[in-house]
Amino acid sequence: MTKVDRRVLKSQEAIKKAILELMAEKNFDDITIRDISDRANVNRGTIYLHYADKYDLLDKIIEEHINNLRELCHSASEMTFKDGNYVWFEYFADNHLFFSTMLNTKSAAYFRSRFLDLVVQEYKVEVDVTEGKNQGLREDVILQFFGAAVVGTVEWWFRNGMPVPPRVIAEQTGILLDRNF
Amino acid sequence: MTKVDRRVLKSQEAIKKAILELMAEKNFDDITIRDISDRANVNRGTIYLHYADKYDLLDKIIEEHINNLRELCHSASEMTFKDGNYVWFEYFADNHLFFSTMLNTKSAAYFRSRFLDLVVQEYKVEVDVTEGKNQGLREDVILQFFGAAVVGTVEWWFRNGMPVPPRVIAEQTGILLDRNF
DNA sequence: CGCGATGTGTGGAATACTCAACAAACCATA
DNA sequence: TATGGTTTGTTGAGTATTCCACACATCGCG
Repeated sequence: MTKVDRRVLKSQEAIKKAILELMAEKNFDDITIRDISDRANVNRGTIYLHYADKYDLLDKIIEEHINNLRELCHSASEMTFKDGNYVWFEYFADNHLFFSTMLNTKSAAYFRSRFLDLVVQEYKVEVDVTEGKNQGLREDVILQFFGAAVVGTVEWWFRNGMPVPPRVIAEQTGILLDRNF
Repeated sequence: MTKVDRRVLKSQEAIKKAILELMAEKNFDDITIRDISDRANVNRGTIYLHYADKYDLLDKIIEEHINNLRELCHSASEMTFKDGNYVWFEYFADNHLFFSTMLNTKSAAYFRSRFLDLVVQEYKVEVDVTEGKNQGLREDVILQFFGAAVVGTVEWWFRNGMPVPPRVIAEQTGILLDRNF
């Protein structure tokens, strides 16, 4: 983890913020590189210094958030669902520009599936079908079921402008998960 | 007016914003160059590329705003006081970070006097003591009187968090000035 | 007094960014 | 089909910024 030059951090931050803002305003296909560089107040060439094209740019942004979420998951692995969820929803709220545009724009199905994959993957260690309340059920069914539930809830939360504070929604989804795992 | 490199604009903007924010938080004497560079997210050395020290930095900021105000004055020279004031108060509102910290912090007496000088100077062409309602009065008295009135009103406006929209305060001070010049 | 800790101003080498220009691809319209 | 306008991705030279290091000043404290 070698130190990254402050200039690249600032440039990349500006560029990422710019494309997310633009995606909230118009269709991804209609966004040009110049749009992004103008919004980010950066030379057009600077974007190509860091990203191959706008698709690569979006990919990298998604990748970064998925990784951060996974990281949060693991650092909170010994928490209850309630507290673990809280960490996630706080992250959602901190990065609401990303998540709300990603989950509102219909062209972002790719992120939705990446997100679902992550949830399923991280829940896998939690579910036990050999004993307890889920004995006899299929693991993959349970995972898809509650994975979709969580992702859908997050979607709803952003589509409606985060009508409930993170603390509350984390608690309630935590209760529902604890009850079933 | 040759094109200025986008990088210097961004750096200077960040630096100026940083020092004003810090002045709103603590005493000017307690602000270090590192404080400013941290807040502005620029290297400490970058500040020295543009300014000799923090005093020079503040001077340059003041100078810039005084010049902008003077410019606004002249481009609006044929307006009534009401409309001319509106242009000013809009500029105040756009740059409220600067003006409110400059007029609130007690250490900024220097700006206040620069500001007053500007007002007096710009009003000089408006006042006429050879005829009309001000016949027989001393020009310098009138100028100081209404100069102080305007500056004081602006101070009050910022000290109270701009309780009135620019349009309104511009109108009312405009009426008071029109009545007396 | 001595002495860390902190702030200041300057220097040089590395490098990220800017700017302007270019050819190629694309796309709408005549 | 031709054509003008726009976007794209790349290049090269110039420059602003970064980063690190240094010497020096200041200051509170034992």
